[in-house]
Amino acid sequence: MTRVAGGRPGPPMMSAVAKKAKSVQQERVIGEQGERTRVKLLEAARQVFLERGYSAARVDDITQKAGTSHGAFYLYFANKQDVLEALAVATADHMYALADELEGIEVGEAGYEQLRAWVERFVAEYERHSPVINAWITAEMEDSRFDQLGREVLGQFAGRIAHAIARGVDAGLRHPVDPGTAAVALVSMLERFCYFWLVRGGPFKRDVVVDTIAAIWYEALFGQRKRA
Amino acid sequence: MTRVAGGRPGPPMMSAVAKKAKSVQQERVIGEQGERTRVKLLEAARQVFLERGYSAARVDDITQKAGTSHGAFYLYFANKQDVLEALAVATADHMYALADELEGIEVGEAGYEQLRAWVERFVAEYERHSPVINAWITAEMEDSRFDQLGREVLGQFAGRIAHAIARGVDAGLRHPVDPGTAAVALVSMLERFCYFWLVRGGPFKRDVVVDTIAAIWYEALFGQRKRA
Amino acid sequence: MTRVAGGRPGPPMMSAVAKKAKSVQQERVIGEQGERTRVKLLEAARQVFLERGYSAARVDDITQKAGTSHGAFYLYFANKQDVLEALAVATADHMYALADELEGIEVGEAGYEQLRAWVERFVAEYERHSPVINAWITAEMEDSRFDQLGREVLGQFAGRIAHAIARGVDAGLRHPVDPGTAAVALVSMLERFCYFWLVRGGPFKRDVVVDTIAAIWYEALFGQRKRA
Amino acid sequence: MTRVAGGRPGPPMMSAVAKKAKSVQQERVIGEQGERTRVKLLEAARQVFLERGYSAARVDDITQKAGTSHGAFYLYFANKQDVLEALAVATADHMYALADELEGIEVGEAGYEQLRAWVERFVAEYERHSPVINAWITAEMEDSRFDQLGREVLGQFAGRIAHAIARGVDAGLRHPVDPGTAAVALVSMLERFCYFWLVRGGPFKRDVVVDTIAAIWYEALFGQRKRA
DNA sequence: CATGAATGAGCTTTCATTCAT
DNA sequence: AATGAATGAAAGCTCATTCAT
Repeated sequence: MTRVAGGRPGPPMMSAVAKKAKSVQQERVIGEQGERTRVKLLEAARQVFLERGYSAARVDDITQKAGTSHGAFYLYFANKQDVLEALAVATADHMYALADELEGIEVGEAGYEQLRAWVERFVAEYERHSPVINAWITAEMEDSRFDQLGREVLGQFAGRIAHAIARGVDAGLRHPVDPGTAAVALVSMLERFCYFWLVRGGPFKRDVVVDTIAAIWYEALFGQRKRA
Repeated sequence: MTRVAGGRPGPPMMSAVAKKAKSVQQERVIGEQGERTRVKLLEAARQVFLERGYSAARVDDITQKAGTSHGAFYLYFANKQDVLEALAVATADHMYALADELEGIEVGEAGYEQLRAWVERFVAEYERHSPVINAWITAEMEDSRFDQLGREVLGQFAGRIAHAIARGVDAGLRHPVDPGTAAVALVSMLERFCYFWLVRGGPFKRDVVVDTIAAIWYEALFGQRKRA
Repeated sequence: MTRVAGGRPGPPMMSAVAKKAKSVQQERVIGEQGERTRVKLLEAARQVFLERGYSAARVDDITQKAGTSHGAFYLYFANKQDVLEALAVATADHMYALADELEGIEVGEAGYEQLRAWVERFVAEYERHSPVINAWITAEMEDSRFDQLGREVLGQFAGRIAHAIARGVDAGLRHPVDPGTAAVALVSMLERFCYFWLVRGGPFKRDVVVDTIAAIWYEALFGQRKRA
Repeated sequence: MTRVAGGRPGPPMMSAVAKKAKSVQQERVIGEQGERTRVKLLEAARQVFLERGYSAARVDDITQKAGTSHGAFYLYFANKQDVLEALAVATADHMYALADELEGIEVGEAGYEQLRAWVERFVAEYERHSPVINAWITAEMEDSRFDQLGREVLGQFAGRIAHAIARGVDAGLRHPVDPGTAAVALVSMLERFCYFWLVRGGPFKRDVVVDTIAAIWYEALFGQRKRA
């Protein structure tokens, strides 16, 4: 299962919006030192979004944490949204890769183990990217470009899962499950649980979490259910 | 199933925080006209939170929508957080009531129908309260008092569900499921799905949603599974 | 000769642009006290534009001179351009009135005296409005809405004058004069001379100025000249 | 009529102000490549002043148009005023030369043709130098050194013209004209007309313009008029 | 009770200028 | 000579909150 089949659907790396935002300060060429500063700022932004949330984050918090001057920020980003977009696009790419790995999970004990491993991977990724994901979700409400990106990612996940569900056994089922709907529900569960757990700090044990979620997913994917 | 068993756990109706916020402006006695204005402001706030999100909402947006003067706002609320708290507390009460109704759901086709009906109720409540819920979630990140309230509500839900799961059949199970964890996972799913669907506007049909979610819940509550 | 025939050509009092700029802070209703503050700000702006020039003028200079807070400015104007526009529109109206008075000047000694009186009036108006006129001219370069307004005013003047020239004797002329071109040239002269004199502070005596300019205008309007 | 009689009046080629500005960066010796870069920057500045006006022009615009690095600018100029001064001084020299050519224009048809030719030359020069002239006029308001230079140039022009007027016929005059005042008025007309026409883009035909202005000048210089 | 004017802190963004390489 | 990264001082603008009427 390579990343060939999936990957980011729409446009390439840098969105049109960010490009336009940049056009005020004309297109700068970034050298080596510049790149280092840019990365420092990105990391700082990630941190600050985690600590204060997206809307409460001030550009000053970011530059301070990055140890640069205030002005430096605007050398590399048009504004707060722009940093977030850079982070979000990178995160989205990880998510697409993750979604691709869902393909090919099968019924049976081996399938369960695959699923379990996948959930584990998701949790790990979520943990790394949670500041971005949450900033992103917050921003979705205020900025339509993030909304779009969010829909793309969700769609990508849901598509893969729905596919898996549809392939599931469909004889002697007990209750009706719609693949598309169930797919979004499962992703919702995963995302939100990780949020309550890893961001908000719920009292859960990693193993138990992974097993429980994998089990619920497994049932939804391959469990006995009524014909819709 | 009355509200006796459950209900708001900790402190009584009006939280300490709100009291304090109020005490800045010395305890005003609100007459009949005043009460009407207060309600107009609350409704307006709910609307504005829906349209612009909590952080982007300005006091001015609220008073404008309410048709009052800017100053009037501060006659009834200490600040934006204070309005949200008033709304959130009301919403929380509905949620507690909802959680109570979960008690007593049983295995079998009748149980499935009960569950289905409950999910339907949840969806309806979410629809009514989504502006508040989302504002609340946003605010949790920036204000610990909402964090606390959120934990209480989530705990209340999860407790009920965990209880139901624990009573479920526990012979011949296939995969391990931890009641406490599963409970939070299921609530997460419900909340988040409703968000993507009702707030963000996903393309789902109400019947299908309710059936699908009820089915997943049913499996998680009563499905065949291994001892944890 | 009343103002009926002339007056502002295009749209009424407040331009579409200013309206749009205002729409952020939603349409406020201004009471009596507000109106007073607004006027204080307008007067202060006029002063500051005179002292520092339009581009160098900061909003803070204006509020300081007006004795208000920084924020008050934005209660009444969207930005610096907006104040200038308010001033410019008022000035433009005076200019239209002035242009109207040009109509009906005739050949002969009486006509010369009319012309002389008119120039005197123009000088007086220029003196009163010079801060605005100069800010306006500066702004034309950076903002097309002022460019438009400027063209309207210039056109209005030039039209009246060209009309007068065209009616002038056209027999036995010495040199070719195109009415439209000459009109703009004469207005240019008047405007610019007043600038060098009243704004820059040239060493001229009022009587002499008025006589000299009136004489040049008179020659251009009614002087002997060749058929074009 | 050589440039001997006229030429720049006061101090020699490089003004005291520019010297001082330069002395911040210790007197650098500029080689051949350096000279080329300096010229590129000057040309670029001229362009940018034309396109955006003086106050809105940023150093970055200039270096970008010149194709140099941002830092290079400060190798050759102390700041924006400094570039403008370099351009303005060069322009002023052209203007002095132009003023010199006014000397010796006589009454009669031949004189008119001389005048016409001179106006044509003025227009051509204005066209070439308009970016500088306008930047200069803008800067006069904010920087007294340009004010001084401006007075010098205007004085030079006006002096020549006043001289010519004074020599004009002074018998049987119709209206009073003061030579000094008229001179400034005529220059004002010329400058401002060219501005409205060539910078702002008025709808005039070159031939007509030259004829009309020459005619008005001619009348003012040699026309019938009353003793002052 | 209600109003709307006034305030000023807080953030954002821009750009001239300096400096290390 | 040239480069482009970094800096920080201005401005600009917004909005929660207070106050006089």
